[in-house]
Amino acid sequence: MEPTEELADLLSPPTLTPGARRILEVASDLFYRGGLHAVGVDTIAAESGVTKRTLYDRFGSKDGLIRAYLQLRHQRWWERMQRRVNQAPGSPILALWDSYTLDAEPSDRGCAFINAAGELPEDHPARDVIRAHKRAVLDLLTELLRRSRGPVDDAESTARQIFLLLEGGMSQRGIDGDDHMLRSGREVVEHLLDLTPPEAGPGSRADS
Amino acid sequence: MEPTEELADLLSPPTLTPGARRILEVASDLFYRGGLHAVGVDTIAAESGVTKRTLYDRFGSKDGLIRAYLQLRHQRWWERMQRRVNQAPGSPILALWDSYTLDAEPSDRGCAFINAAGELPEDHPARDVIRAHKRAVLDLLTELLRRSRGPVDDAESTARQIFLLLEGGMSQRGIDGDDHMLRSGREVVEHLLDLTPPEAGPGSRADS
DNA sequence: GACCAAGTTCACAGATCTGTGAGATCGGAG
DNA sequence: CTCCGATCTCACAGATCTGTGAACTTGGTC
Repeated sequence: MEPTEELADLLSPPTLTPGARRILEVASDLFYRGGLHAVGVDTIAAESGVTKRTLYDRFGSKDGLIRAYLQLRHQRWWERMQRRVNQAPGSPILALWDSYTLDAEPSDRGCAFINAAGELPEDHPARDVIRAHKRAVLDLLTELLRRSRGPVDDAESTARQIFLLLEGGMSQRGIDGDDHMLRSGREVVEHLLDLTPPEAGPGSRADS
Repeated sequence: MEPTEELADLLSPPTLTPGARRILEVASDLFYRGGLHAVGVDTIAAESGVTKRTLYDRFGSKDGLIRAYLQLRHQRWWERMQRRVNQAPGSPILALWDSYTLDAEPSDRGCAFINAAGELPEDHPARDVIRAHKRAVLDLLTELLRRSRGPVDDAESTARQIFLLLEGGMSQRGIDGDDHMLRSGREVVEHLLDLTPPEAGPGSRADS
């Protein structure tokens, strides 16, 4: 369930001083709403009642802060999503899906990771956080599918399909500012999960 | 086939002076590769062998240039894609899909419109270009589906599904820097087009 | 009381950003 | 010849950007 190795990477920096926490909190909000390049460190420092000096003492650079921002963002969302998936009365896949719509901010700018990827150069230190995040989601989807059906199946292929629908929906949410495409995607997934039933269906899907 | 009203919007500014053309050409390259905020007007002007004065005389502001950049980007891609779709020996849907992989730059930063949406505020003058572009793609998909099967069908729903897969694949390409997720999506679409055949059983599909 | 990490103060460096003002140049069209 | 659109020159305004240097304060801990 836990992405074993990668999560160490994705955790926010070890111990976070009170000031650093405030900075990160504010940065997280401003970066998400305004974009990475559009928000300056002066604004972040001022808004979090902290001097720029402290910001640089804690995070080293703006790029370091950006990295921490995405780590925090992942951590927060991942925990909430896990809770939903584990407590889901119905399909855990749909619970995961719904986490995207239920845990969204009112100021909806779509997926923070997609947006960040669009702004950051290829060699930016936060790129691996972005990739690890997406990877974790895809892996979890695969795992959930494997668990909910026969062990030998096209779980990976189906996981990729659902993943793509999800990413498409999120990217479109960032463009439209609303959910309607994401909702469309949910219907597809419902349909998909019906068409490929647990294993109760007609005979065992040993398949070719 | 043509998005009637919107295309007037999406066309690049009426007559483009030689200087303006060079500016737009350079800006298109730099914006796509470097991002919108990360590239300054000084760089664009210098790189296109033109003074900043000319840039502002032609495009009014950086935001105006950004808008023109996306318009050009749409125009270019749209024409190439249309050609592929019309000349496709097999499924026009797959031809559309392949346009995303075949007409990609070597420096692959994913979808210019998704990236732009992630960087621009809600009220930016280029936002409607982004939305119109995505809208045009979705509409074309719907139209192609309607044409290739019985007139009364779930063409809209299927179009949305393919659209989401496409957007997911493109957004992922911007993150991974490669095509493999987009290719995965293509397989899904192939499968999808088989499962929902023209209106007869197996056979009447010319197929790719 | 000494030590230490966290944070403050504040000035400053040096670059880069978007955008403008006013006048000169140059080629083509009437 | 004259007018005009396109472009160039070039200085400059004013803001904003990331990042740093050096010394001071404060609260807790051994």
